[in-house]
Amino acid sequence: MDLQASLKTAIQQAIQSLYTDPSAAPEPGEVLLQPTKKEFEGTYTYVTFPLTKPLRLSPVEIGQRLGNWLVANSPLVRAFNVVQGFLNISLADIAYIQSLNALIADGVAGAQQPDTEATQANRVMVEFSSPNTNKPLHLGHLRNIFLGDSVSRILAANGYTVTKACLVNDRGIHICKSMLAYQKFGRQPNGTFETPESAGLKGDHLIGKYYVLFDKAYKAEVAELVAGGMAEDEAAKKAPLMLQAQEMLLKWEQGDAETVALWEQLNAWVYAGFAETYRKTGISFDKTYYESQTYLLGKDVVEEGLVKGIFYQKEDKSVWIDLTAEGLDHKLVLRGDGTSVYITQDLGTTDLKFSDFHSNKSLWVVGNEQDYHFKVLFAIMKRLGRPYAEGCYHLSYGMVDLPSGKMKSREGTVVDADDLVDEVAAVAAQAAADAAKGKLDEFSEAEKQDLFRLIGLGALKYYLLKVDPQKRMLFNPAESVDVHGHTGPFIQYVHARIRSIMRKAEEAGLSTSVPADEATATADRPLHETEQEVIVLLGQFAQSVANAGRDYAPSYVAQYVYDLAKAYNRLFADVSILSEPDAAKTQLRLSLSAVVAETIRKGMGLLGIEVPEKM
RNA sequence: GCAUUCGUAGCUCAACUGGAUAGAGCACCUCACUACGGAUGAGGAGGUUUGGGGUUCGAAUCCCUACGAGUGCACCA
Repeated sequence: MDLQASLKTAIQQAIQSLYTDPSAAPEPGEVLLQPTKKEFEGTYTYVTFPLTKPLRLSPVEIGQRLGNWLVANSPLVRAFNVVQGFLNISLADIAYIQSLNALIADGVAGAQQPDTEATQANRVMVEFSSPNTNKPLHLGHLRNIFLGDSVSRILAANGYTVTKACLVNDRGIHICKSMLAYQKFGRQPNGTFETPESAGLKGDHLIGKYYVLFDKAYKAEVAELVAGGMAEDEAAKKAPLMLQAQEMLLKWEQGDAETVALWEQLNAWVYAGFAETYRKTGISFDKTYYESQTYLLGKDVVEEGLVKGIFYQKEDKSVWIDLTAEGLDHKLVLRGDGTSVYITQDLGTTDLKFSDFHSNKSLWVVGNEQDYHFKVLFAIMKRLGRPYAEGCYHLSYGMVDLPSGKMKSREGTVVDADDLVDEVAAVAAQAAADAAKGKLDEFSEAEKQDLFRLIGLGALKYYLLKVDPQKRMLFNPAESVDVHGHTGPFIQYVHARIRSIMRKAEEAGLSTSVPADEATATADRPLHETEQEVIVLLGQFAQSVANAGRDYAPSYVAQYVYDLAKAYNRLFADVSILSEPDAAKTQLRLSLSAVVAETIRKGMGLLGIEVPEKM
């Protein structure tokens, strides 16, 4: 049992001793502890105010009695003080040592090991990325992807079997636009059509180029029509390029061989481009759904809803659902001509996803502009009596803004994902040139490039993940690649620093993972304050991971790992490890350091960030 | 207009979900063991938590309200 849990049990027993009817006392799980504020003496604080009513005692009186009971009865508690309703508890060194030893015995810093049987029963699908195949990935996608990837890892660490899924938006009018532009403008002077090879572009960038070309040419057409006296909205509908794109969509839906062949060719290039971006950023998926294969689904769900009387039909045959009871509106679920709308597809794909993997939970990592859509989707699923409806969750996140304002693809202000990843690696290389001194001398050029990418990605991922997903965030290019302060590279650096000491210790024949001798916890050999602090933090890792899983919040883990790294750096400045004369202290600090390094590695791993041995 | 999310130091973000004198980083100013890895550590300055009410032992957090910002309110996806 970890330190906090043991202490809570002790406090609960103390509380029980104050009750005449012990069964009326709170459960150990209800005992809330908080870290003692710096300006007070103590490690943990228990707030006594809530007990004043049932016990009919003053907060101070309760604190005094609890404190006395704990000092008398719990070997964990060395001393206490009471300030108003706050009982500040000072732990005995033996408590820290036992806590550390428990972590060492666990193999590593206590993120719970998934129990296989439960894991099988806890299946969750996390859908993220969900790109369109008409343009390359950009900064907004990166926030989405890193979030989805990290949440997947965090859920896995909490005992879930996770399926990472991607739903590719590979069809529709916008895809036809880039296809049309390619057909019209893609022919080179030598008569052949442009390819990624001939253009020297990644496939997704090549297609993105044609999507932009379409938009330009289309706008020119609209302007011309308007100049000829047509109203703007009419011109937007009647521009030849738009009509041709619609015609192309119709052909695609009819399975026209030539159109389908073009579509397949262009999409194949885009997928190759995406694959490259995913590879560079360390992202993978277990399952990919293609909208071209799912967009017709959902009509039978609409039929089912009609039969059950959950949906209703208007005179024009369109199908609706009345969600006013849920505080939502009337929502169209099928057009009058029998064709699907966005939500029709999602009704179908949601069923499909659950039947494919028998998940009991499903997450959609999708931007907050679709909050309403998902409220409606989940409400419908509930009305339809889907048993999994309760397990549906929209992990909503805010937009990423630039210092210059919003990203607008039409205005060319989007930050391209590939460019960004290359750039952060370049900046990391520069930082290494400034700071790494001779540490990387024995690295080959390829190893260096890998390291710089690892650090650059560490900076970028950490920068995007440390912020609460719900909030829109500002992307400051200079800060995103910073290696100082509250950043990924700072944490990576602490890891490299510890590993360096570990190597030296091993060369000197010292072990780095033996439990500390409990006998060393004596009054004449007190633990240093920062040692206590680091041990307390280590004990909170598992809870932090659990909370992050509960709230789907990688930012908790990001904050935790930073706090740990920072506390360790303080320890490092305060005490000596290898040059400490007391061998028992050296041993304790080595073991402590090893657990810290491992916890940092694990924690960063949950963010999808690797940590280096040297940097 | 209706719905919804957000508003915390000059800037970017925290605050264990209602607890003490609201914490970090960046930027600015000091300082540090001849550096077990200085991509470091310590300190200073910086706040009426957008304004105003309310709930209670106690509010950045919950409720109401005003203001400001984002997003959604298509038979687009």
